[in-house]
Amino acid sequence: MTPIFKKGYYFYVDGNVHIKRVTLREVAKAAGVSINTASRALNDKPAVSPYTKARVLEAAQRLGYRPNRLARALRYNKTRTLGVIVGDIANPYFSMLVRGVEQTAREFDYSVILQGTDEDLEREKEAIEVALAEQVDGILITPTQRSEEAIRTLFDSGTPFILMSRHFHDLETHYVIMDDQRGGFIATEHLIQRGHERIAILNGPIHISSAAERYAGYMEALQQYGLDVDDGLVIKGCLTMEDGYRAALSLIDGPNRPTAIFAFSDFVALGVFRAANELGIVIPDELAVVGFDNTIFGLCTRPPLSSVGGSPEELGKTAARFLLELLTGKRPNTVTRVKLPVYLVQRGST
Amino acid sequence: MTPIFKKGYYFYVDGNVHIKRVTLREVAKAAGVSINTASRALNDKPAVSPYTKARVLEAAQRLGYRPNRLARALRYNKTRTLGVIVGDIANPYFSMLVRGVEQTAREFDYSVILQGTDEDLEREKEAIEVALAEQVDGILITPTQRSEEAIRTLFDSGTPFILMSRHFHDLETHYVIMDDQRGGFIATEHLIQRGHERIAILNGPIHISSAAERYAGYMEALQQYGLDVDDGLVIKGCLTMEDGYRAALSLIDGPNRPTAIFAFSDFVALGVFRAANELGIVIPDELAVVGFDNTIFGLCTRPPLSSVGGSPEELGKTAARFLLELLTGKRPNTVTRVKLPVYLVQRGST
DNA sequence: TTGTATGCGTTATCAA
DNA sequence: TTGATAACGCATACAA
Repeated sequence: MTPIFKKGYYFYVDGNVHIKRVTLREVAKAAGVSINTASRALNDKPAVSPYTKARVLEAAQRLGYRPNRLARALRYNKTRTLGVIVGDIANPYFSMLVRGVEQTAREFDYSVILQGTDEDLEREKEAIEVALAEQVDGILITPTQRSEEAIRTLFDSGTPFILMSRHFHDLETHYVIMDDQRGGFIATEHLIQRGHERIAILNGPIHISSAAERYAGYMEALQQYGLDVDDGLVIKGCLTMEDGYRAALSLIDGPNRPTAIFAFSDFVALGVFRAANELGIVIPDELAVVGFDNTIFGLCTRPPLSSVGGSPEELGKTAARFLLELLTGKRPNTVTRVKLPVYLVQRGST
Repeated sequence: MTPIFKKGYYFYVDGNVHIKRVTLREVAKAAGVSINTASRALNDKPAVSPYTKARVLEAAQRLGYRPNRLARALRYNKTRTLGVIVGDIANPYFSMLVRGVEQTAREFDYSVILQGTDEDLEREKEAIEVALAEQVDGILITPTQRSEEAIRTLFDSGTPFILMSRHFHDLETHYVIMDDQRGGFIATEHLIQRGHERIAILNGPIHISSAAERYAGYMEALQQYGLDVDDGLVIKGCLTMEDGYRAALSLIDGPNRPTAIFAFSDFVALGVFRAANELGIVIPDELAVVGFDNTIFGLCTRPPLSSVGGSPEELGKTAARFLLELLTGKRPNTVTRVKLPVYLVQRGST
């Protein structure tokens, strides 16, 4: 072992930063008591005299003692940490979701380890492995759904988890999702009632349950109102603004232009606005647009964006609360399947 | 100790979920070797026969062994975890920043513990305490700057940290920021060159360095071009779209309306667009707008938003990389102060 | 009321 | 090549 030397701010050992931290042992020594007396004093346990307690607390304060959550976690076999795995951290939908999760976790005094998958199966598997290796107490995940494999691994690990926003039909797991089919239906119905007959859907990747179900709702509405289905108006795989932009460009330039677009998300809808702006298409006169998620971004387009709501932040909070209740035994351990209601918010874009 | 019982999916002990995890000891027993032979085999250490190694690996595979990062962290006094503390997780600027951080951390095989402060000092202090208690190896933070107190505590802890996007004048810390003064200058200069003389600034809270410096740049440009300063055109405290919306409403309705607005961020600028839309103000004819950060959201407004760039994702990546290099001794431990260049992207809004 | 001893899962030292 | 043992920081059963 090479000797410890100081170099600028930090201590380095073998070229690695070494942080000197105050331990319980040092506090105990400083207060002149045993290590466990110190432990009891700091944790408000009974059987410690006021005088001793005061001395310990003073010493802890003076030395800047901070309990090591790691050691505690190892002792309790509990980390008070949640693994959170989402598709894309920078996507407004997910960042609002994460915000809700983090807020609720904090209320329960839990930490959040965040990972993004970019909707890639390998990344998803890695993220799950990392979360499990970190010994998280529970996992909240929006599965890529490219395969059930990753989630089966997660299931087999025995670590409690809840799916967010998406679910599997043939896998019995906890989940919190939106009522996507209903959402697809009311968005499409609204467009039909506004007089549209050529309604395109810029859908997400169809292996994702929310996309599949919104598509089902879309089809349901078309059928119910006796409209023909045109496969040329069904676009799949849109997740980002860029995706929406490209898809809208090709639709508008295409042979049979739609008069209305139902977008997978407000984010995708923003891409539609961008395309319409560039091509000089007037919304809603020449093209009506409905988004999904009712995010605040829909308020700043011109005209403002009609959207199917549903607050992602609320979904995150709900999922986190359910998971934490599950972890603390406050929630009966039957399968929790929650479908949050959706509603249509009409604004200028339709 | 009440007995362990199964209830639905998980094991519960004393009403708490108990996850059964495979330990090294069990792998060793299954392979018929000692615990440290197993450890050496799994970690590709020398001095272990091929035959033994194969047996251990097989056992680990079969039992589904996953190394416990916690125990390893305790042993090494290193968690391979970064604490990331930002103002608002759902703010597009921060979510892109976090995306960059997470990506770089992953490349270094580090995890990220994310916390938001909502720009509140108490929350910031708590977040720092939590990160330190989690024994993170380093911290990336956008300080609220409501006081130096929190950062001083962080400094005293000895845990390496880098400020992102903001910095203190009288605190010598590592930081990675944008060239905010230059950004403020070129945004204002651009508006002046477009013929504007009544230029409002919807600035962030002035205790935040980026806001203070953009303001300095704004003033510098006004002075350089011989324009008068009107305090009524200087609005402070705008961070969200909602803030931008309200400020823009009051400015437009006010006694001496500006002909141009320089917004603290694209996010704030979106609020300006919302206000303009509602009031029927035509951008850029009646009101020119420049944002900051050059996010993709500026592409979907009508007209598209001119903005001062600077990629937040790149800033996050840079800060994370510097911190990780610092932690691994790959970077000399002198104070790292980085000012990322900015440039103006002109679009339809000016 | 206080202290001693043990274990959580892992890795490192050292002896066999 | 392998194994017994100690240590990381903390909490607790148990003894004093």
